[in-house]
Amino acid sequence: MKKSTAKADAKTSPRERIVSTACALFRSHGIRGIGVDAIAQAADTNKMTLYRHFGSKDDLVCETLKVASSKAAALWDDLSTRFPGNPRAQVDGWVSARVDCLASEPYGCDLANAAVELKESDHPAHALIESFKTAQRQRLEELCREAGLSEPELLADTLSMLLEGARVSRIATGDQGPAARFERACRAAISAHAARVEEAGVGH
Amino acid sequence: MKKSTAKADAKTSPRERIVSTACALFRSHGIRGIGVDAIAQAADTNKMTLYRHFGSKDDLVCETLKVASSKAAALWDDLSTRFPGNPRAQVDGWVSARVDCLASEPYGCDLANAAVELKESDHPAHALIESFKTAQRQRLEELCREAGLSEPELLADTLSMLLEGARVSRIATGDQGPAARFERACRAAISAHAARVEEAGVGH
DNA sequence: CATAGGTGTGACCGGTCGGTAACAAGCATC
DNA sequence: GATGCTTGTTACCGACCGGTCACACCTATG
Repeated sequence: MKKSTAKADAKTSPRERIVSTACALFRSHGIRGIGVDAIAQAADTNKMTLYRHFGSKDDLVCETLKVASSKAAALWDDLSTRFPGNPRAQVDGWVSARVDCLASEPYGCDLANAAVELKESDHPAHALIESFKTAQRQRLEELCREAGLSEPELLADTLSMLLEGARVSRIATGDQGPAARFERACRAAISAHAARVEEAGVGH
Repeated sequence: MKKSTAKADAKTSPRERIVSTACALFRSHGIRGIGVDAIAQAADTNKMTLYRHFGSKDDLVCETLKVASSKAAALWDDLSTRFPGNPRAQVDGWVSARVDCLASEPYGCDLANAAVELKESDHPAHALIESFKTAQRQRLEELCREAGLSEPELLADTLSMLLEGARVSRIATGDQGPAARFERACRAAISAHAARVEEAGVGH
């Protein structure tokens, strides 16, 4: 009678429900802004079950960040299957994919938001966040290098900063702020690094 | 005897002490991570005095954000006095100033951090943050235009995103992450917009 | 000396937080 | 039917939160 908030009906385990619910609530209320009891109730279960699966709230936070990380990994797989053996197309596809994310996800990056929100420097989430962000940047740099773009480290860092900046700009000033020109800024940066290759006689 | 934590001795008023202490503690612990009582004690006063000057914690938050805004305004004044009538030098000076800020302030932008942390969309701080960020971007765009750089809106947004991205990257991955190449990325973007002007036969 | 305004003190309020204990209920397997 | 595992329920704990109260204090001005 009081059971389903359209979540418990499915055969999803309590654990899965807790994680996905926590993801959503951390996003909308902030990690510090929502309590474990509210998460458990929203996931159609209770606090005791939550604590049987996750030793602490911090553990649950880390789990949700791992989920967010794995979703980002799926994006890379999608790129390499859609443009196999064409790294330059993958770079362009990365921009397009990020534009789409930006439009559909106004809340910024879960990992970056957690980094801002969790000030305790020894929080286990920080290690997760750092390794994730570093890996993303590394992968982007390799892609730029494979695509024959000049100064792949600089270009990867530029694109990384543009993306990160676009996401926090969306939070602060909405989609009519600097984020509105994210795509143009990325394309311009990429073409600049492509042009320099041609000038050096390497490319095309 | 127990009075000074090296703060109350000076003739600064309790109000000033509260604001400056709150700025520091919000930065190090997060707005949600520090209580009004702890702020009052760290400012060598008490909670009652705090509430006599600020009606609520939210009011105090807004006040600290206004202080942060005014510090940013001082940076613009400094630029225009150091390079009067030379907008292009001011653009370059903006980059240098931001590089310095980035190196000395590892905690990111107070305003942006507050925007991430405060999820209640009706929080009075959000209006402050939006108007501040919009004004910063606007001023940068005007400067780029005066400097004769092409597509000043795109360049201003690019620089804004690079700055914002560099600041959150510093939080997530330290000063060896993408933020390490913030200056090079900015200079490259600026010179690209300068080059296009020359190509069009306008400049120099 | 009297007054008044800003300040300090400590207790208090209701609420929420993360986390735990004890016990009942469901459910599959043997 | 008995076993054991996962779940649900309720109450509880100590701590902290934002915010208020009543009252004492200090100091400057009249």
